[in-house]
Amino acid sequence: MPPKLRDVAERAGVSVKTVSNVVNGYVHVKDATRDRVQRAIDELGYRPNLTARSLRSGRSGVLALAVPELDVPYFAELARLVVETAADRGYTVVIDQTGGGREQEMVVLKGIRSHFVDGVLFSPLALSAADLRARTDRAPLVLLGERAPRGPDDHVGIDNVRAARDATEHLVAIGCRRIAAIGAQTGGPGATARQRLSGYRASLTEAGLPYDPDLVVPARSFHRADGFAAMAALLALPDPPDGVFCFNDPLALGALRCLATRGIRVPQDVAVVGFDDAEDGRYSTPSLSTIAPDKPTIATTAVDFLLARIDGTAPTGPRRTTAPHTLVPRESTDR
Amino acid sequence: MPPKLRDVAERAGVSVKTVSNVVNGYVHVKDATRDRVQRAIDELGYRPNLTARSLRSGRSGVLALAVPELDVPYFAELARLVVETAADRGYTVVIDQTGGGREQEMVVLKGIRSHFVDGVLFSPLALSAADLRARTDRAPLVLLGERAPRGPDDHVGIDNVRAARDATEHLVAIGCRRIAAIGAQTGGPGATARQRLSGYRASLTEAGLPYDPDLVVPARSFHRADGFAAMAALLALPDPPDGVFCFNDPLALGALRCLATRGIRVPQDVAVVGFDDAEDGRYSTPSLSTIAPDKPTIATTAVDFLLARIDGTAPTGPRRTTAPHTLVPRESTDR
DNA sequence: CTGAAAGCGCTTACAG
DNA sequence: CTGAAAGCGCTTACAG
Repeated sequence: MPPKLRDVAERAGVSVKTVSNVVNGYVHVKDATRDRVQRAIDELGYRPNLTARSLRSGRSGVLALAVPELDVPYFAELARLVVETAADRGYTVVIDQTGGGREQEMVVLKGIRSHFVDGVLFSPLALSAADLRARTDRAPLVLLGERAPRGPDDHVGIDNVRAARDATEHLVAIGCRRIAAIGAQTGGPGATARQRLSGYRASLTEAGLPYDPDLVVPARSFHRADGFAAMAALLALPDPPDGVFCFNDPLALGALRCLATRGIRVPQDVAVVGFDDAEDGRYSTPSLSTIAPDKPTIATTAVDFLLARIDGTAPTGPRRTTAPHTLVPRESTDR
Repeated sequence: MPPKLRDVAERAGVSVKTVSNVVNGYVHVKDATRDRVQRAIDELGYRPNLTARSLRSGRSGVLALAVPELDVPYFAELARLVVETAADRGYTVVIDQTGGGREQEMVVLKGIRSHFVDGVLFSPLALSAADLRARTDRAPLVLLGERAPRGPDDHVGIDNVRAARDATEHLVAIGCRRIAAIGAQTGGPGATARQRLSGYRASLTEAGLPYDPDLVVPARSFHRADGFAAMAALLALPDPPDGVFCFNDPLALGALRCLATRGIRVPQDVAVVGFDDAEDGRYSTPSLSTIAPDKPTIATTAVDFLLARIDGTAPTGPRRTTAPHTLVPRESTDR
């Protein structure tokens, strides 16, 4: 049996309350008492039982982070940053992989684990605004990624429409005239993809370029294999594109690979822009131009929003932050 | 206040014990009683308080996975597989990032959170065998990755020496005669790097090739940037290599990028092999030959070892498994 | 098959 | 500044 508060109290000759005060850094303890208690703690190797503390105090010191997939670079980086930020604030993070499906995401929303965590950071892919509004679980929640219009929850994201315009405008600026988009998701929610698509269209309009539905290729998921397949479909067109905007970096890296296998030169024949600024794209050949969301800001803001909800120091209404993004031009559009 | 067992019991007109029996799927409950209880649960929206359950039962249903970094592809994939496997078995996973430093790893070893998790899956980078043996925390532990010779703990890994030989032999087989190694870590523990280095040397000896210390480049960490820098150093040699074995895929992708920027052809001028079979290497240009550890087997075995320890169904002594690996030849050695 | 009661290890008013 | 006691919401022998 590991030692408990009571054992420490007996050894130090004080009450459990005093030990508890020492353990929790309560200030009004005489130095002599504190020393005596601390010595007993050290001698016994006492460590507080976090479960009991949590049951009694109603706080676990654990946050949940729910993301679609850990091995999509963007989510892996986000997870790292969230875990680091939370650790700075004295919190542990439980990671939940939803797979991006609605069913799994509803499980998160219903708070199956909410008795156990103090709050939830959630990056949903398939949920609708109605799903979010219908939530009954009362654990504090902060949404990442998609913009939930008029949703009831705190939210941290970027301006996807603006970012997609920036990416497309960049292709226009270097002389592309037939610009394709890879990653559209029309059926279902997929707010992110929809916003990026609408930014793409806005940019075409602005540039006086026609919108050609043939150049918009949907993707089931956002992996390299999907980007490869989409690029292959575009190349099979009678009039293939001279520029491609991919809705994330893995799609773009898959597209690059497809172009390489066909012997098509990037950026001379086809220019490519991705989205997310994954480390991969900095070392690919050619290196990948991309939209870089400010991930540290996203992670820090989200964690701090959540902790403020948990502490009750947050304002009543939902808080929303749009983190900045930047276009990072690299070789894949260098012409 | 969320409803508790007692509220459900009152509503259903039974004792809390009976509700508990229903909630926990205990079989000897009359169907009529079960239905009545279930209805009360549904009406109240009752969900068990996991913290209380855990305090009472001594089980939390939570496993910890401690890895150096989530955004190293190998660990991200491993994390995904571990989380999936654990979920299958009814467990949640807390992820701990150690950064790979000894201090942080000692924190894991000391079990700061062990009151809170049922067991720990740990992939250490900096710990020595002595550190491991000195551990006093009694939470079940399964080690991943390094081989801890005669350690007291369960362990799941691959044969790093053999795998490194396979990689190097492959380079020999395609005609390389000056083969470099990137990723050596001489000072400190770094068992993995040491094993891969020793496999590399064994293979050279076997092939009758001289060992040239100039061709062995250390790497502080195992990221693309390190691979890039190491390759640059190799190219500055008076007699640069014609083949490179990198101790992981990010190192190899960094090396590829360096070669591309110098206009050196891969595999014609320099052939490159990596290690881990990250998805990145399947879509790089050229695609990356690599050693593919059987990651699903590693994750499944590790989780099952741990659960057996937790259940007490494991044998007394340490269990060790060496998961298979395969060499995957791709364009970077296709000549 | 079901009930009454103790207790997991803490924290927190309440006293003093 | 410190102590005695209640209670967080469960599970689990112990009875019946």
